[in-house]
Amino acid sequence: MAKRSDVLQFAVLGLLHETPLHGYELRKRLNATLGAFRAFSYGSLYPCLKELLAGGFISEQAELPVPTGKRSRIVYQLTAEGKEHFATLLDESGPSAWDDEGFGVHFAFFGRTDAQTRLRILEGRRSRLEERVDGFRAALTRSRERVDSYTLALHQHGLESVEREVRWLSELIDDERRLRESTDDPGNVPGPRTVPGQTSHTGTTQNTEKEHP
Amino acid sequence: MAKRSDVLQFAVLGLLHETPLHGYELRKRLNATLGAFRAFSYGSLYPCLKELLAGGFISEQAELPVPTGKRSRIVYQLTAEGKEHFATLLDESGPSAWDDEGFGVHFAFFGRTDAQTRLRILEGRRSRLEERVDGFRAALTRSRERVDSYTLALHQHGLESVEREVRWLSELIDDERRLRESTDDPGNVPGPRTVPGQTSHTGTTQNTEKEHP
DNA sequence: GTTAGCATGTAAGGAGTTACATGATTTT
DNA sequence: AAAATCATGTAACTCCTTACATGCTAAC
Repeated sequence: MAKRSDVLQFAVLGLLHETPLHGYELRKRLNATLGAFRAFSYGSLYPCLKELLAGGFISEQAELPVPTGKRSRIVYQLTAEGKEHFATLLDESGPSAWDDEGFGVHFAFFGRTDAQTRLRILEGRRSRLEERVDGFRAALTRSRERVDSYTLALHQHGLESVEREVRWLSELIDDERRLRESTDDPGNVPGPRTVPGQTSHTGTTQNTEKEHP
Repeated sequence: MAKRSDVLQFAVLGLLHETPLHGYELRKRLNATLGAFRAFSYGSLYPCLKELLAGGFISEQAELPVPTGKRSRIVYQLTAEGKEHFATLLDESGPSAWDDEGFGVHFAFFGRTDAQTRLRILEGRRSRLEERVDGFRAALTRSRERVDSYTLALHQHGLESVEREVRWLSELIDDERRLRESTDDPGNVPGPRTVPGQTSHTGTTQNTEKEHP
């Protein structure tokens, strides 16, 4: 019943779904997969693993044939309940999957997400961003002439950024719809060859990190 | 010596530099000016005001001619030390002005920032983002074929987003240089008519808010 | 008459980072 | 021999949000 983040828990379950991993490697993949919009440190990862362990979603297992010397690593893997829980999280298409963080993680695991859920998430995300666009536009017209040109530039920049993201989502949505029409079975995980949409995204992170700077 | 945020303190000082304001109005302007990349609640604003007060950077003054009924408001204004401190903060062009948050606030007050500092901040920000681009590209070529198409799309999207921002900054930098060449005096606050650059920006916030939802 | 906005605050707590502690091993 | 990387953790601390407490006015 612990609360720790959701995003982190979700991501960890998702990565462990592919293959068992130990903490250190997990963190690297975490920041590689979600790196674009989120970074985590050990200070949050290890406690999170403990909670997932306590919740029975993952199990630990000391790696016996220690590779070559090195500190003995603890490998984590999903339990049956863990898989179930992850599947449940994948099916979520509500507001939690539409906000900045939630959308990122959900999208990262779209490869394992049901086609209908994908569409719902993409549409939810888009309408959320459209609200944002409206807000921006209103603020822009309201402030006209009242703010200096730099502030104006910043606002315009922000507006265009969100507009781009809306366009990107629209392309993705179109792709999904086309995919649905051309497929007979009402689709689980078709694994499309190409996802053509290529435009702007949020990208607010502090990446490019060394291990211990 | 209190630490509270920097970003918030900076923004508050900047807004009070224009005109004295009370907390409620301050918060609205805060989220209008910086709204694109940051939002604050009263829970952080009021304590921040207290600290600035304790630090001697602002002074409070009960608004005597209470408008029409309503609760009596407390209007804050900059002290001499406050103005000095703000000027010092404006001159900062180090790493703290290059990261996502720092850059946002600094840019928002570019209208009052010295031309050379503006240039340094823009260039610092750009090179920081260029590092990010390199990291993204490296990660993309490394992972090729190893990740599914959705993850790939997400990463490409992120990469392009940062690339756009780099282009935007380059335009702004060119504008600043042109401005510097065409101006005789080695410039304080020329207040340019138009800042043409218009491309993508970060924009990671949860805006479009009602007061008490 | 009740919802929304104006107005100021506080307490509790969630989410995560930094810095530390520890130690082996590989690379420079 | 120093520095980086592998590897696991904890404690303290920062920063901010949510929810609460309070009460008034304007609009619907």
